[in-house]
Amino acid sequence: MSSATTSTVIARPPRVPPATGARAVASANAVVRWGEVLGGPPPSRADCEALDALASVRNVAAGQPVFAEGALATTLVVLVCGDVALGLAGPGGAMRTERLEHGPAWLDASSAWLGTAHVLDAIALTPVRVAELALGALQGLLDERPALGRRLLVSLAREVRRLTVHAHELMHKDAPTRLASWLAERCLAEPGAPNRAVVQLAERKSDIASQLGMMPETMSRLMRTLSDQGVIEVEGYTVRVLDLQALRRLARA
Amino acid sequence: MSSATTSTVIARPPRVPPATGARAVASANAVVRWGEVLGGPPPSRADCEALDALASVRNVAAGQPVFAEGALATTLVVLVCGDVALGLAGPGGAMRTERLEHGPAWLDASSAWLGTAHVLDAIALTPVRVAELALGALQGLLDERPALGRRLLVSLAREVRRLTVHAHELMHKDAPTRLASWLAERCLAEPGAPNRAVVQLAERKSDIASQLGMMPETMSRLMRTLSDQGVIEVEGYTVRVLDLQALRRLARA
DNA sequence: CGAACCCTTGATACGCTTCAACAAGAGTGG
DNA sequence: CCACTCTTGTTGAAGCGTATCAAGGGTTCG
Repeated sequence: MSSATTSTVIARPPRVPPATGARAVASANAVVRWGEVLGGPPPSRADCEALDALASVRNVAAGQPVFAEGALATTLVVLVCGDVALGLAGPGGAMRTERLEHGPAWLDASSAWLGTAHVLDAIALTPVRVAELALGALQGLLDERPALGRRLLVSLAREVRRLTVHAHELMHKDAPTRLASWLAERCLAEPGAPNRAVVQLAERKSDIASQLGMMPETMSRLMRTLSDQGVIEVEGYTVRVLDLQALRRLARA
Repeated sequence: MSSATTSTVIARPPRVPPATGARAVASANAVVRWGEVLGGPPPSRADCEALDALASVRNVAAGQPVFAEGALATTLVVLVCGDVALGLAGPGGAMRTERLEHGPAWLDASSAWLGTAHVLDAIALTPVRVAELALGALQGLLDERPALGRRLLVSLAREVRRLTVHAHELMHKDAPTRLASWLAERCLAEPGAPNRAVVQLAERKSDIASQLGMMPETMSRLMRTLSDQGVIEVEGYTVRVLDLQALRRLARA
């Protein structure tokens, strides 16, 4: 219903928070890191080579679509490197981000199995490298290598759990709770101080708000409230958690 | 965090709308109908027998939990017959239904693959028969029968798509739109009248509201609004759609 | 410098929940 | 059979939470 445009530029790509440094190195690396895509224990070298043989790799410029909602999915899509926003593009070219993937990760591992169209639009935020696995060839590979099929099952199971929790939070948690939960989820524990932590925001705050199902204004106010309460301290894209216990308590309710 | 109670009765099971008739027959049938669980084309007879050999079947009385949030999942859980509510049980024994399965269907096909706990509580609404597939044995079976693994992949892919759409609607659609979308989704087309349809509610309205992420009062008001507009006509658990086109329009926005 | 982008803050509107009361139907026991 | 209870659905009034609209400041980039 919205896949009319072919491959036009979606205006200039949005500004992105400063990279964490390690990512520039990753971008230079051309091979697909299947271990990180599949998750769990590192796959065997033979499996990786078999997948590499199947994968058809292409580059997408920043601001360009990787795939569009409504387009028939014939391949499993992997993001090799770069950042991609998944969501539904409105008529004005505006994108409401529902998920943001970066580094090696699945972009759509499910639509192809159903033989249906993609449910979301995917737009590159940075220059991006994408690998695609044709469904037919992949099925043949899975017959030879059952271990790979199991890895794929686990990947989808992870996705199901993520989405189940997400849907639950959207239904039954209010905006402050969702934000606290989101922050608590990506706290990096500090060795010396068990009640403190740091969260580096790798995306624009408005994108985070979009993923949490709230307006950027609302999120800004909630961040202000949290820092007024002394729970966090915000400085640009760095959030210092001053009272991790309190944050977890807010995330629970 | 909430799996303290062992297997206590959750008070009396809630009242359920009148069955559609065909279901009583289904309950008498003891075998697992794998075709309906897996979806798509009917699986081979050999596959079905292999699954039956693996399945450990048990009965659960109405009102009793099938599994609990927080309990380690070691098996894939299939609902053979009966109705089960999936959601999160509050401290007061009250259940906020997030999904309601009936007839042959998966209850949880993902948690076991992750080796983690169930994310939701499952409580039988009617007398229920459940089949469980131990993960270890199933993996052995999948090595022998790759076709089964593919069927499982497709099942999980279907679940991913369902949840993706659901999360999208919760984020970006308001309550009237979600209700219209829900109704339009389960319209049975009437042969003679292309713009009319009938929806038989198989669940309590409050359960439908819960699945749509709104309060029962809100849903009641919205149903009233729709019938005031002449879009639908409500009589108990029967909803007659008088203007299918209008309903679809309301569901889109 | 101006332009574009992003975040923030304030004022206001509105959707939905909450609380409370009531009607209708189903099951129960005298 | 009727009185009684329990459950569900409906309706009303009030309040909270979040979206919306509008404006301003900080930063980056051409």
